[in-house]
Amino acid sequence: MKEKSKRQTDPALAQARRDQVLCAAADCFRRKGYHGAGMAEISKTAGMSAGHIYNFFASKEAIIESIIEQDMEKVFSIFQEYEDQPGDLVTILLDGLDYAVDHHTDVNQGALDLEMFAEAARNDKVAEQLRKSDCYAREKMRNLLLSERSLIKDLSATELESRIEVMFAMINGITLRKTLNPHVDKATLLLALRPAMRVLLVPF
Amino acid sequence: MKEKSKRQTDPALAQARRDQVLCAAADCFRRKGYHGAGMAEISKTAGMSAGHIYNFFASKEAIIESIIEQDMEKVFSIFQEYEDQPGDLVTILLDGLDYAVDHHTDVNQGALDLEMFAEAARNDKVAEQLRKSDCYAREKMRNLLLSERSLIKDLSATELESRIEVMFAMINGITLRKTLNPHVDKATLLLALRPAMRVLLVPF
Amino acid sequence: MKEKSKRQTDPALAQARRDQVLCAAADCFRRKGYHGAGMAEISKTAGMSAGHIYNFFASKEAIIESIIEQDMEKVFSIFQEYEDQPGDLVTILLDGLDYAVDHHTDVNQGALDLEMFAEAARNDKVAEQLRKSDCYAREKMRNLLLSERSLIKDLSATELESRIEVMFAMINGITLRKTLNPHVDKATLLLALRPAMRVLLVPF
Amino acid sequence: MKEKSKRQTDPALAQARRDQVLCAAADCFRRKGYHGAGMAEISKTAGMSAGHIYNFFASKEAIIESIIEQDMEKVFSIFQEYEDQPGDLVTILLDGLDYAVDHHTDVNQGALDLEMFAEAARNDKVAEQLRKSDCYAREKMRNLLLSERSLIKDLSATELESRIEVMFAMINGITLRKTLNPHVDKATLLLALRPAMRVLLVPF
DNA sequence: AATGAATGAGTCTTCATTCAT
DNA sequence: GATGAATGAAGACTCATTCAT
Repeated sequence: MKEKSKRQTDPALAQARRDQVLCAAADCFRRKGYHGAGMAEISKTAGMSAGHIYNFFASKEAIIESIIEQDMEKVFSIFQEYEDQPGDLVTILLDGLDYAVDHHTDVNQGALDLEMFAEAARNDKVAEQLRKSDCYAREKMRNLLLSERSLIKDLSATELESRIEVMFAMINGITLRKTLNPHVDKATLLLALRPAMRVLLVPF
Repeated sequence: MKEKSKRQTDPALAQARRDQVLCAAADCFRRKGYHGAGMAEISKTAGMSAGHIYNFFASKEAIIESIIEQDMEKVFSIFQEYEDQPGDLVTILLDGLDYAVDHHTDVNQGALDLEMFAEAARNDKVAEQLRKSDCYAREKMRNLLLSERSLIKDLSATELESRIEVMFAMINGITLRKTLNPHVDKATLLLALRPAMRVLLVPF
Repeated sequence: MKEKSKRQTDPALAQARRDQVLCAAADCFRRKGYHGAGMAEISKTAGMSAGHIYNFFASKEAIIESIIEQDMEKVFSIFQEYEDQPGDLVTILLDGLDYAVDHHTDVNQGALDLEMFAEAARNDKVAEQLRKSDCYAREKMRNLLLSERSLIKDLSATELESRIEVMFAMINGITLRKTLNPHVDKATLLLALRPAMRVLLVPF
Repeated sequence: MKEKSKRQTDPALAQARRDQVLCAAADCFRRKGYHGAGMAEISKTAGMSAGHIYNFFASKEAIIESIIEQDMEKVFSIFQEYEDQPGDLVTILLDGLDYAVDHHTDVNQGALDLEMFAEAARNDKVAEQLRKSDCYAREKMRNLLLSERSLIKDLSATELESRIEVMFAMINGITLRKTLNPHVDKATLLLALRPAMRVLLVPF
């Protein structure tokens, strides 16, 4: 038997604990906001003592930074998929909308995103992280739209930037829409979202 | 006899004081966020004692609610202008974009909006207010788009709703864009924003 | 009547409050030590809420610094008295021993001094303050011993420094003696202290 | 059969472990103070886990008590040396000053002593220990000064006590001097210390 | 009307100590 | 013996809110 549990210090366990905290914190932040959620509540949600959390994270701030980092990685992987996927770019991106709307209309994820944005407005480190992530995303998008298979690969830098900004504004805006109008559903959104997005992916 | 002074409870003065507080609070919230700004700072900015503020507002929460109410009224007046303005609707609305982008790229206003959104995620009363305001805005927009001078007045309710949601997403999304990419400027944004918006104002 | 109380903001009251805190803190530090005494206990002793103390002192550390400052001023005034007093220097200083022993055998004062010394070993700001005070005291002593009326005014700088150090060591050492042997009394101490001190005030 | 290992509870090893902890703790207390040094740091310095320390010491307090005990033993041995040494007592003791100043101007040792004194002010058990040690030291000194080879063997009990107190005050005071004036050096101190001490070892 | 002194509940964080392994 | 994960009771400090004046 290749059982090797009972190792005194199990690094996998530590990682699991860390994730527990991250999950619990995300959950609490969603419900109460970053400032509204106390370490006491987070620790209870995570199923461990408040003090123990500090074995994994230096501070409450470090927790939200870790959460943001996780999010960044998700964004990275999404763009990677776009790049790797063969076929017509317009189609790929418009199909991608489906997933994007799913993600941004997830009321839980949205609340967390909003929390991060609001925190960015007053916490420079968080702002920096978010901007780095966004910068990366814009760069990836730009590369995609400048590739051979793009219909707008000949656009001026400014025109391209503008389109990317508006595309991102639309996508991010959906998060706000879900907050302001929780009744709106994905299918309805896509009805107009797709044409609006398409117009940005082809020459005017 | 001494004139004018010592009149007890001058309602005009009271209103002026209230506005002072509202202004000061909005200013502080912009700079520090709702939780970051303390009553001490607000009172100093407002030029009155912390205790006195409680003669006008029941709590800190009541202050942000009042600020939101003010915002709502501004939104109302904007739609009123659209309604009253003669001429082609597409042109009116696209021209309106100019002002909207101005407003939403004002980094200070944006920070305040974000603060309100985040607060909505954890404060039901604030959420309710914001949603009511948004509901009203959507209704006004719907009426506008259903009026005789609209090119899409024959759209189905769902199609119309979808377009309104996406338009609003775009506009609100700009606030987030400004937070994530402070370098972006109004002119650049309008380059792609106008075509994307136009496509939503005419039949596909 | 020249009553002018009822002034809204009374600066004298504030000072009184500050002193209350200082007294209470000194008391608590004596009994429990700097780290052993909590703000809760200090505030209770001072007869005010813990939060209110922070209207007078930025931190717990600022409190002990203030206490040290008070002590420094007392030291200053003592040396001033020595300087101002006419007559034979040896007599003046030996008579001064009486007061010094009183002060240093006050078990309460001693405990506080010890607390400050210990804190100095780990808190640079406190150490700096204490050293500055000590440096001033040594300078004053040097001036006294170099004045015309001194019997050892012709000593070399090093010899003078040595004597001052030893005199101060004796005086400060009494604080420790009182801690280690609380039974020892002033009269007994003076029996040997005076001759030992005299030998340092005259040429060998 | 495997030799020597797995012997349960090797008392020599245990003692070595205990000493390790004592050394590490003394080191940490010197650098950070009793309250400033955490068990985590002590355990790391000692090269063992925090939990394991509790197999040797019931508490952090027990550690400092053990350290004090060690110190006491050192004091004992010093006095033993004085007793055993043949020759003139005044000479022996004045020569002993050399070592004493060395010890008390060791800035690290001094910090630890101060820490113990301060702790004594708030921890009765520590105070008791320190006093017991001091009492023993005074007794030894008294015996020395009452022995045949002493020049002051005919002094009254009170006079003798006084002299001992002042001698000890001087020696202990040096620790404080080093804290307040780190620049002072041994040679300079001895210049005045020796004559002051001598006067206490001979009839006035 | 207006002040600001005063409160105290609540915050994040630290750390001596315990215990399952 | 030995570990270090885990605890939880403090700790200093903040801040919205109240109230005597």
